Amino acid sequence: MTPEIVCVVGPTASGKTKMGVAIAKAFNGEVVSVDSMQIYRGMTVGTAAPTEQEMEGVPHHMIAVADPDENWSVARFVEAADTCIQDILRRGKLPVLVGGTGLYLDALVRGNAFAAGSAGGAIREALQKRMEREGAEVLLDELRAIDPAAAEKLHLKDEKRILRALEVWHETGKTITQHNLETQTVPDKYRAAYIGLTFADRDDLRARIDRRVDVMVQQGLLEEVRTLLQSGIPRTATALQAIGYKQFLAVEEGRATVEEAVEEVKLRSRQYAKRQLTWLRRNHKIHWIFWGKEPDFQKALQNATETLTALGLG
RNA sequence: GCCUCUGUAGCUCAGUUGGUAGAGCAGCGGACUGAAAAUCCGCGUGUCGUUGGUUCGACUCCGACCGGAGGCA
Repeated sequence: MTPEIVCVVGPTASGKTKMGVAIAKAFNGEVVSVDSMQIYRGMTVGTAAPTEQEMEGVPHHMIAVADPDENWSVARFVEAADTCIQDILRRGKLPVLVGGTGLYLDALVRGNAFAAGSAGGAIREALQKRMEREGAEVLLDELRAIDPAAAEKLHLKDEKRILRALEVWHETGKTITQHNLETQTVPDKYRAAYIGLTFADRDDLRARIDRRVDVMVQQGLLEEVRTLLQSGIPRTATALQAIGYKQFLAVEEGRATVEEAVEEVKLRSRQYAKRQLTWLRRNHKIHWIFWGKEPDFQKALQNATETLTALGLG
């Protein structure tokens, strides 16, 4: 079965953008960015979103499509991104999903339907207040009464998920366990081929991340944060939780020096990359390409191209 | 040169009257179904500077040496 879409995955700073463009060019495709932060406008530098030049004329979707004060979510992203995929397919081209947000990508490929409820919703707000007043234990006990399986899996400190589990119950009358079971049994929406990029030696990835953060600062990450703040977005906006933005917000507020922020951004990026790898590791469909100390892009592209051709693409 | 302080995990440090050591951060592993660049969980990885000695037994006490900080000259 020939894949309908290609996914280029890997930790941050592993070269996904460049590979995605090259694959799109080789297979008559268009790029769909699958990144929870590149969707926001005015965050090009800090999210390493592809520039006009890096796109090399290949159409890109899902980049800078939201205002930074909009607080998107998985569900909203999947809805919008899937529309793009459908449109690309309809035009007879190959969707090339490029991104580091594992949950978003999986949800997109699987065609996940998310249960109702969202941040800012009345039920969530109410639960959040109760969490603050009554504590997590009360809510976890409550969850245990209606959905013991979910309560069993959640740690007392995982307040976010306790809230969500209760929210799903109150919104839909179904337990989150039941909802998850139902979505798990649905077959994937798309046949996907996966190309994974990473470094054979984690230290090399780290060096690459460090270098990239330095470049971001040179390119004006601090100015980008200032512009965002001047546009009047709330400091609690989801967009400002992005690595880089959060730390340079602290600089703006006088809580940290630029040097401290740079180190923190490098650290958080490194830890983020590790979490991305953990997420990706369980996907055994990924065809991994390992960079050496000096990445050989042509060789990697050839590897990817051959792999995709063997699967029937092209 | 002399005196004082100091040397314990990758880093900062704790270590009780001698019984081969533990915190935070880093790191590593994991989870993840409407905040996911978020959130949460688990794991100590060590010739206790070196070398002699005292002792049944030394990270703990004593000596010497090496490294670091400060003081007096």
